Formats: sequence, C-alpha cells, structure tokens
Amino acid sequence: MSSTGSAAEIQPESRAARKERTRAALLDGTLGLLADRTFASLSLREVARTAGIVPTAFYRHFASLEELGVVLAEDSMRMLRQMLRDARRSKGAKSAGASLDILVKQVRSHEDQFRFLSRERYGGVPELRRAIDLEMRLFVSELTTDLSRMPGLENWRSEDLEMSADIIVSAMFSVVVDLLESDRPNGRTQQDIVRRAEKQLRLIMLGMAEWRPSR
Amino acid sequence: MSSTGSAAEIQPESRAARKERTRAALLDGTLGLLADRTFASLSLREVARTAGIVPTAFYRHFASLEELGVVLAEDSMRMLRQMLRDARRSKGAKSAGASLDILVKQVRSHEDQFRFLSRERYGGVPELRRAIDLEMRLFVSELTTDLSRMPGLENWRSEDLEMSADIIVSAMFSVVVDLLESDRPNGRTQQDIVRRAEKQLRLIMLGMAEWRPSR
DNA sequence: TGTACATCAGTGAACGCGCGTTCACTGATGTAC
DNA sequence: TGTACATCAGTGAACGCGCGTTCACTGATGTAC
Repeated sequence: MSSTGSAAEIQPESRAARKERTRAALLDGTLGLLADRTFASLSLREVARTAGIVPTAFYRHFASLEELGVVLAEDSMRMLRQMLRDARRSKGAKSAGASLDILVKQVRSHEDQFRFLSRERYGGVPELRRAIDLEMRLFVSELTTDLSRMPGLENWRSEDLEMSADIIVSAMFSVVVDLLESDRPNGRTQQDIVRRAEKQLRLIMLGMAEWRPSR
Repeated sequence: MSSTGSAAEIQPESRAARKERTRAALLDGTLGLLADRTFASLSLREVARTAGIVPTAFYRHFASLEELGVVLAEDSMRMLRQMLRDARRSKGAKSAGASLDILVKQVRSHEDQFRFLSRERYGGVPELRRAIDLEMRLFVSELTTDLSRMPGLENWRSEDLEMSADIIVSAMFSVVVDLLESDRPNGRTQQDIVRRAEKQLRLIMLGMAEWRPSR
C-alpha cells in the first residue's frame, strides 16, 4: 500500500498505449455499427462518436474512413486464415462434421466480423470488395491444395480440384450467412443449418468419389 | 399530310403517359446508379437528377426512396421468376448445359438487375434484404418440386431434395456473380465460368445418383 | 531529482456543401357543360 | 366547337441538419540535460 513500487502502484498508461486503445475503439465501434449497416453508409463523425472522440481526432489514426475499412477487412481476413490453419492442424478436420464444427464455433465467436465480410463481399465499396474477393480466391486455392493431397485425388486435374474446392467454399459461405441469420425471425435453427450442410458435404464427396476426370 | 387525322398527325402524349415515362425514368436511372453503388448510399436528389426532374417532383411518384427500392426489387424478382418459368417450359432444360445457357443469356440481358439483386441480397437495407431472401426461398422450393418429379428421385425425403436444390442455387448464385465480374480485371472469362459451373452441376448430379436417403 | 522544451492525442470553432422535406406556385392537360 | 373550371406533374425558394475537412489551440506525456 506504500507508494514506493508495490504491485498496487498506479501505472499511468503510456501515451502510445492510450493511442492504441483509441484506435482499437475506433475499429471495434465501427464493427458494431456495421452489425446492421453497410460500410458505405457510415459517416466519419458517427464512427468518431462511438470511440468517444471528436471528429477531427479521427485523423490521428486513419487518413480516411476507407483506410479504416481496409484495416478492418485485413483483420477479419487474418481471423479467417487462422481458422483454416487451425482446422488443418486438428486431426479430425478431414471429416465433414469436425470441419463444420470448427466453422460454427468460429462464426459464433466472431459474428460481427463474419457479418462485415459477408455484407461487403458484394457490397458497394470497391476497395473492400476487391480485398475480400482476393482472400476468397486464396481460400479456394489453399483448399485446392488440401484436396490434392487426399487419397484418391492425386491424379485429378487441377481444374477439377479447383471447381470442387469452389463449390465447397460456396456451400460454406451460405452456411455462414444462414448462421448469422439463425437467431432472427424466419431464420432456420443452427441445428437445421448444420445438418443440411453436412448432407451437402456428403453429397459433394459422393460426387467426387464417382468423378471421372475425363476429357 | 393533312391535319384531318392521317397517321402522321401529332399525337400529344397524355398526362398519364408522361407520368408513367418519368416513373420509368426514375426506376431506370436508379438501376443505372446502382451499377457501382449500394442502394443505401443513394440520395433522393441524385435519383431525381437522373430522371431530369426537380427533387420535390420525386414525391409525385414514390413516398420515399425506400419505396422505390422495393418496387425495383419486385421488378427484378419478377424477371427472375419469368426466367425459371421459361427454363421449365423449354424441353432441353433438364440438361445442365441448356439450363446454364438460359441463365447466362438472362444475366447478359439484365445485368443491372442481377447486379442490384446480388448486391442488396446481403446488403444494408433490411427491407430489400428480406424481399430478396424471400424470393430466393421460393426459388429453392420451386426447384425442390421440380427435382421431386425427376426419375429416380420420387422416393427421396423432402429434406434431402431441399438440400440438393439449395446447393444448386448456391452454385448458380456464384455463377451469376462471376458473370457480372467477368468483363472486369481479374475476372474469369465467361467460358471458364460456364465450364466450371457445368462440372459442378455434373458433380452434384453424380452425388445425387449415389445418394442413399438413409436415416 | 528537477527543469526546460518537444511531442502529439484530443479539442472546439468555423467553413461550405448536399441532404430531405415544406410550401406556395405555374401552366399544360383533362373534363363538364 | 368553345368556354370555364379542375387536376396535377413539375418548379423553385427556403429551412434546418449532419457532413468532411481546415485550423489554431491545449495540456498531459515524454525526453534531454
């Protein structure tokens, strides 16, 4: 309780730490606003408001709203990549059920980010759309590589592997969207969504088992 | 050449016809603006500008911008329904190739409307999102009915038919998006897109042929 | 440890602008007689 | 056919508002000595 250096001593936050906290508040507040809005409809002033700073202070952190948006997209995509890496490491991930389980958990713990990605993927800000689209392509191409290592697929043409990866990613994307809507009126329940997705993955795998890479 | 009623006589447009023309210009101009924008980012004044009228005259046609948006969504969805009806009537539509052909033609002749639908489907205006989502469900359910009549599928559980229809619609949706991007940098060519989609449909059909509706 | 100066996150006033909406209006078209 | 009146799509001024951005500033934190 003395003032000579005990653990209880008040450590005043450094200037850099404060700045970082405000920056994080800007990103986080924006993600919150995006829960039911499009990025294109945000104003710099309301974003600043959510972080509790005056509009002009925004420029201490980003040159423009769009720049903040790109950072948000990059952060969200980093999260996605991490998910893929985790899934690959986990031994059971080759089964459809286990992979879906990872996806559901990830969506549930990063709802705002997934909502942001799904909304801006086809949205109105070209810079964001391009960034997200690029990441989706990388995603498909990583999954293509994974597939090429699976037993029975060693001799497939890369074109065929790619189209398979593509259809899997499409199906997973709509799982994400459905999950995000699942607590709203008219939304299907999480159980229904997962069960349907499992069947879809099984259907695709059945098709792949029968596939003859002709021509 | 007389003024007594020949075909060359000038027929002044009726007031109702003029009004209808302005209304159409508003809808059409808005669709044009939406080629690279989100609906949520439009302003009433710029919409009015594209139709060549003063902002206040807008209210002679719609109570609000949102109301115009809903009409736009309804029009676009009518076009989609028409496409499905045409596809069903055409005899060859049971083959993947023929159906894809119809889709490609329809997308090419209604690019703006498809762009609008794909952009607002996950977009920021709840009213539009709901309207489009409802239509997509109807779409899946109609396709489910079509599938249930196909040879070999008579005994499938409706749940399984639905999940198959769902994955087909997802794949077709991404075909539409790809087609809309196909003339832009980084876009794949129309030929690549169609070829991949054909393979995907074949893969799904192979899977369905092997499907055992167990449990 | 104390002092003098530099840094810089955040402030607050001010600007010009496009916005949605109101209102009273204009003048061509439509209708009743 | 002609006249007198009603309708109504489009006009133009005006309003208050939130916007992005500029600018000079404040005062706490950091640094050099």
